Amino acid sequence: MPSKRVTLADVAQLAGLSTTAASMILNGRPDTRLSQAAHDRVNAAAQALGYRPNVAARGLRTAKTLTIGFISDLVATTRFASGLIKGALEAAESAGHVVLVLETGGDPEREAEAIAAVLDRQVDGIIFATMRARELFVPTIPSATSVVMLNATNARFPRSVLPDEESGGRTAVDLLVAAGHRDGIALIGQNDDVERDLFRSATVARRVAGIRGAMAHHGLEFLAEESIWLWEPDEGYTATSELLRRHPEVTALLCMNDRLAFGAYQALADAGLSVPGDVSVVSFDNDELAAYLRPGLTTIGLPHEAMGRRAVELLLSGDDADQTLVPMPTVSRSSIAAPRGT
Amino acid sequence: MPSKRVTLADVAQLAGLSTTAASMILNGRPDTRLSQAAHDRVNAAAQALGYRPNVAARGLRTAKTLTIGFISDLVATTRFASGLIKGALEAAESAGHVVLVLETGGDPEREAEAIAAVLDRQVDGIIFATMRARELFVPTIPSATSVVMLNATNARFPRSVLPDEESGGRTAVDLLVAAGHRDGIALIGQNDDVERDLFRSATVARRVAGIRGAMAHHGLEFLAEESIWLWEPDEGYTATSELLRRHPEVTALLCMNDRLAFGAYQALADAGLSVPGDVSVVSFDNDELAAYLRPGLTTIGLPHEAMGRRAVELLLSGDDADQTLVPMPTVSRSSIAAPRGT
DNA sequence: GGTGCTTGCTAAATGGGTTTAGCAAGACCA
DNA sequence: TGGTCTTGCTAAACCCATTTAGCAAGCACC
Repeated sequence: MPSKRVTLADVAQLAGLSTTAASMILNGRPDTRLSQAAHDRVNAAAQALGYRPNVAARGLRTAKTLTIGFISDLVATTRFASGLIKGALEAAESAGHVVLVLETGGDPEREAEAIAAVLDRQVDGIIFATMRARELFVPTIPSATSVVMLNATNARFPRSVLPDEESGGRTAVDLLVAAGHRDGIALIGQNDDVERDLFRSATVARRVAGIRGAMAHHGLEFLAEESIWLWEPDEGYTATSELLRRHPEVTALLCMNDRLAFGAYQALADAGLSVPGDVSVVSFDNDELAAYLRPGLTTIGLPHEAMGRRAVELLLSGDDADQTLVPMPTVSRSSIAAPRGT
Repeated sequence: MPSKRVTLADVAQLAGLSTTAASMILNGRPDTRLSQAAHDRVNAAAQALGYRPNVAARGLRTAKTLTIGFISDLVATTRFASGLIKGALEAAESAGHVVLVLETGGDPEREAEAIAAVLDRQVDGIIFATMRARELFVPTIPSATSVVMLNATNARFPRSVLPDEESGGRTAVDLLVAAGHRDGIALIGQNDDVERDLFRSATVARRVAGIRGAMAHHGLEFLAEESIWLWEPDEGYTATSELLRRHPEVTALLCMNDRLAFGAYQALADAGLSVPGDVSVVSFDNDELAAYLRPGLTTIGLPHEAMGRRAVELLLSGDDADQTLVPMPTVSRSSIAAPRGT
């Protein structure tokens, strides 16, 4: 086992040339006047020794480390983040980069420390990912360092990648309307009269805007709107049960996320109603859950991986497109049908 | 904005000392004979300038980068990995380290490339995580680099962290037996007569061993064993429906994972049976799913985060405990009760 | 024979730190 | 007075690459 790493000096020595020559040849510098023979000898030597440059050493000189810092508030807690990371990892890999992943839990102190930690390691750029768009406290970052906000925004860093919630919202409504639903649609999870929340923030606001825009465009109004603070199955169950009591004529449920829809499924089953025969359901996120439900839940997916990929591409490309909106895919399963009696 | 980073030379200059002195003082070298005054001046200068050492530069000399490579076959595809990563991130953070996360998709070529990539960056150690224990192809790694296998094993690297599946398996059986179940227990997902699989591998084999050991210990036999190749809800649904037809006297279901249990719930509901009134259910993994089900599913959890943490601790501690088994937590919800008529 | 231009290559500086070897001044000792 | 220690500090080498500046040889040309 070769316990010592092969260095450029080793390559140069084997090729009978200086490290300068070896460096220039291996980096393919164009204007050099080194002979073809020199090129051949160096390449052969590098090949023979299995030479790989020490990135840290190179970075010291070039200030390029082929490394990206990915700082997020939550990694595993939500299913959201891992998709972002996966996408980022893929894009980074195809660009020959590598990703330093840090988690801060949203704590400003840990955030500051995380930024310092990646800066200490000379990363080429930083991606800040959050679960909810918010003004992230970001300590002074050398202006040379490029930054992309992922599923987040920040006044100082205009480059950001977000899901195209508005058209996602429109699509959900369009799906129901196309199936023939008009006056029997209920919204589960949102009621503008009641809610003014910061927590759900920018992206959810856009989702709602898309939904309302599409309803208005079709000249429709919701049969009912159930405000729900916490978008979890239990809450979806309760709200839907309540809704069914008050509005048995409902024909379709537009749920703000899949977990609410899961609760709605249970409430519908308890009420002896079938999906989609009696009631159609559509929701958002494309949680793992959505595929497990019977019948499969049609949902407007959050394009996590695509967003992660896009963020890295943006970071490395260096062009400064302000906001990138990534389209939300429609995942069609079997939870939408024409309303009864049509 | 200070566009240039503060270097050790800056600190030394401000303190009126050499970089040597500054370095020694900031690193708290014990045997040095520098005066108290010198210590004070350097510390004050470092503080005033907000000095942080360049890790890459330091690593060049010391071969320590405070960075760990985390190479896994799958990051986002399974819910498994993100817990491992989160745990690893936490433990790394408290040890002042940072984690380079790479994904290989299980492709040997990408694996080799990933290893090279982290080695190029002089990581202090590497954690290999896989979803299924297997012999991982690992190209020559400098013997100095320490390696820990996470949820995996490898002949060349004895240090590994695994869930304690065997006692987890025992616990699941004990839970049912303690509730009073004896002859009405069915196993969903596994049948030794039928299965000899490599894919599910070592850890699942241990889970099964624990289950069978506990059954034998209590002098019991399964009412039935449903072999299932793919542990997904649909398959669980089918197998359970089938089981109910053949063995209506079943009192408890021991499912190999939560997704199977989810399918079983649906089959039980379709058959008009209630959980846990008519049939008790227990399973493994503590999927996010398990909390959403009604009633909540009692399950033996996979201790992802603890495993990730343990792997990092092992890596950094340097002691060579062979295999670390991390206990699987019992997550008690409401799916187990005494059998009917007791 | 001197000047200038290529061609082919290398010495040395650089990046930011750590570490080894050793210097200078004062104290102690005989 | 000279030798040895101790104290307090620094010069310089080193880690591994990149990059700048420039050398030496060969050739052309007047």
